[in-house]
Amino acid sequence: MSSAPRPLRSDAQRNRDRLLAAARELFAERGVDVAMADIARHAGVSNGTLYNRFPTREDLIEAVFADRLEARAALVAQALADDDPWRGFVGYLTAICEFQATDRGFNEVVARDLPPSPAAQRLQEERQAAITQLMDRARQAGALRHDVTVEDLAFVVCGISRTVEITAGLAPQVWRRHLALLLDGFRPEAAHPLPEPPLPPGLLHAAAG
Amino acid sequence: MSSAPRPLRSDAQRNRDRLLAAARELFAERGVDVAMADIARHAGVSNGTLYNRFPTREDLIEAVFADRLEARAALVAQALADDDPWRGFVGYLTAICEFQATDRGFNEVVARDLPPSPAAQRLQEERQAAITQLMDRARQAGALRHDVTVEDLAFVVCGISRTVEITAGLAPQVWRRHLALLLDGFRPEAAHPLPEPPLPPGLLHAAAG
DNA sequence: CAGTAAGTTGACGAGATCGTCAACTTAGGT
DNA sequence: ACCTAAGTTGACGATCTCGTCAACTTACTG
Repeated sequence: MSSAPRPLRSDAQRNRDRLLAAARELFAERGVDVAMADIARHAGVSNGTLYNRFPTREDLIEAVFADRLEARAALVAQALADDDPWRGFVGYLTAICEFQATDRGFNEVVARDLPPSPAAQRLQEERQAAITQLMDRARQAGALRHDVTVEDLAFVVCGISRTVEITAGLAPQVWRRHLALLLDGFRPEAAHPLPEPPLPPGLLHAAAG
Repeated sequence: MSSAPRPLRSDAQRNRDRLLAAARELFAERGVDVAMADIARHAGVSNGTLYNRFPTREDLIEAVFADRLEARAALVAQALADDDPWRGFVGYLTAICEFQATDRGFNEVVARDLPPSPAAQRLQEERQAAITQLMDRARQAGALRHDVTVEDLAFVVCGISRTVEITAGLAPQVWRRHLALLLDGFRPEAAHPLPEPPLPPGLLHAAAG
């Protein structure tokens, strides 16, 4: 049933690694729209080899950010390990935003919110479940307002995304202020009725927490 | 001192109007990166005429959105006319966000935050002064937390900008929920110390409220 | 009604980026 | 040692968009 993924020849593997490293670097620095030729050149490899390993730009993007997306799962676990529910919640969101703030490509990827690969799909759902748990815990501790859902975390990701984009070169840390303001809006003391229902589950993908 | 702006020939004026109308429409629909040729075609005019009237894309963008930017000034006045300071404040921000939500091009323009034209510069400063007044009033009424500044409104514009961008096709009204959450963070009941100083004045242009 | 400056046209060249391909090279097994 | 399939190369054609220009047309003035 499963395809037999015969291992790459040693030089091919080396080139693949170089391409990934080059892409990671250029994506982080200049965003995911850099010219493919630049990536190949930066990897010390020809144009054709790049297309040979990664037929489309999306293949390359997916390969580059796979580990980053996995890392997010680890972050939730770490947040759940925190004694203080609110601190855990805030810590998780801060960590995610730090990813966005330090990697332009990653910021663009979560902002674009493309449908996830079937592989990432499951990981995604697991993470969402864990986040729900994280939020429930904070809610029960009286630290989180009752009318927000996991889907509302997309607003955090979206909002910080743009702020980082604009202020990255001028005031690289102000996004923390934006985040703090937004988080104060998640507290029960501030809760006023919300005008719209939350986003239906599954409408957003990468951006959803 | 002032250059003598001799009036355009009648047909030239007509073509100019058509170009502006076409650009307004296509910008709103597809964003400010539409092909110049598309705009010309949509206006029923040749490529050369377009470049004749508007040598650069920026010239065209500026001409198209000049009135929109003026309209924002009117909005502040309207907000100040409201008896309830908080309602006025919220109404103003909501109105601005509605601009962004209904016009993709406008949303992109405020998000790009290019340095304003010298003409818009003064208008900008006047508006900022009026907004400061609007915020002071709300603060004195005990409706707005004390540690936020005009510059913090950029977070509203930025945040909603991205949310609108992503959700426009799926849930065109959810940005109101995002805005409501963010605004609850502006209330004094929720106020917790902010981690970063506000943006220095003048760093951001269009996005700053 | 005619002359002229203002305006319009659409084809064109420059420049960028993409993805492909036929020829060439090399790793790794026998 | 040698053969073959896997891998690499870099030039190339296709596509797209921009901004220009020389030739043509037209509105307005006297």
